[in-house]
Amino acid sequence: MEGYGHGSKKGFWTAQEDKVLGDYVKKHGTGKWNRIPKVTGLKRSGKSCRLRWMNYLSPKVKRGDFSEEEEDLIIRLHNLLGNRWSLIAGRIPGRTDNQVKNFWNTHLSKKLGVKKKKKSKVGVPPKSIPIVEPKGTDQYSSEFVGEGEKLVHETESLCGDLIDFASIMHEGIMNESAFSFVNSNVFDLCTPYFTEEWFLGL
DNA sequence: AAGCTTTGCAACCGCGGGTCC
DNA sequence: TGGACCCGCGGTTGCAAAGCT
Repeated sequence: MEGYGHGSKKGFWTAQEDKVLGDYVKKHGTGKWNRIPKVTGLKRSGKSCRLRWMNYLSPKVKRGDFSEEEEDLIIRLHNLLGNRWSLIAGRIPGRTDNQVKNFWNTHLSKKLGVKKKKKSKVGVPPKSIPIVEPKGTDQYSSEFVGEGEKLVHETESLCGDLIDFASIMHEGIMNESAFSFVNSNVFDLCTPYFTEEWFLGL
């Protein structure tokens, strides 16, 4: 199995090491992390280099405290997905799975009184998922039939700020536009009906 | 002021899955 | 087809800083 290897330095990264890694990625891009120690002479495993870049050095990474909106989103997503930090982080721009995991373990789990449990994968699945089928062939039709029709119309009538809900239901997958909900109540309403498969785009 | 405890977070570890040869 | 390599995930650890006595 892959490990950090013998002879690799461990512990906190120095500014010099960060610079070497940053220069390498600027020049060669990401990927092939195991080549980095060989090419640059860094006394770090490829795995450690990857982690350092992904969680800290990448310009995409947002530093600083989590906003209330981010916190709220994490709680909802965790309720739905469980400890699938990378999936949760993927829905929060600029945040890494490690950041989300740490934030949950140090702040939210205490705040919500959640006890740690082993191998939590998915939150409580919905008891039944309504069948929602588009009425016509138009991709962005807002007409639906089946058990889910009521849900769609109730949701639409209740929330004037629902964006692109029809296309989500039509495609049957959770995509970026699903988080265009301005009013978080919409998310509350919809969450029980989004399955794991939807999130994974299956 | 000093020592102890708690907290927060960066980094490590073990594992599984995907790809390539 | 299976072994080596690479990547990414989730759980855990270790350490510095902050808080408390």
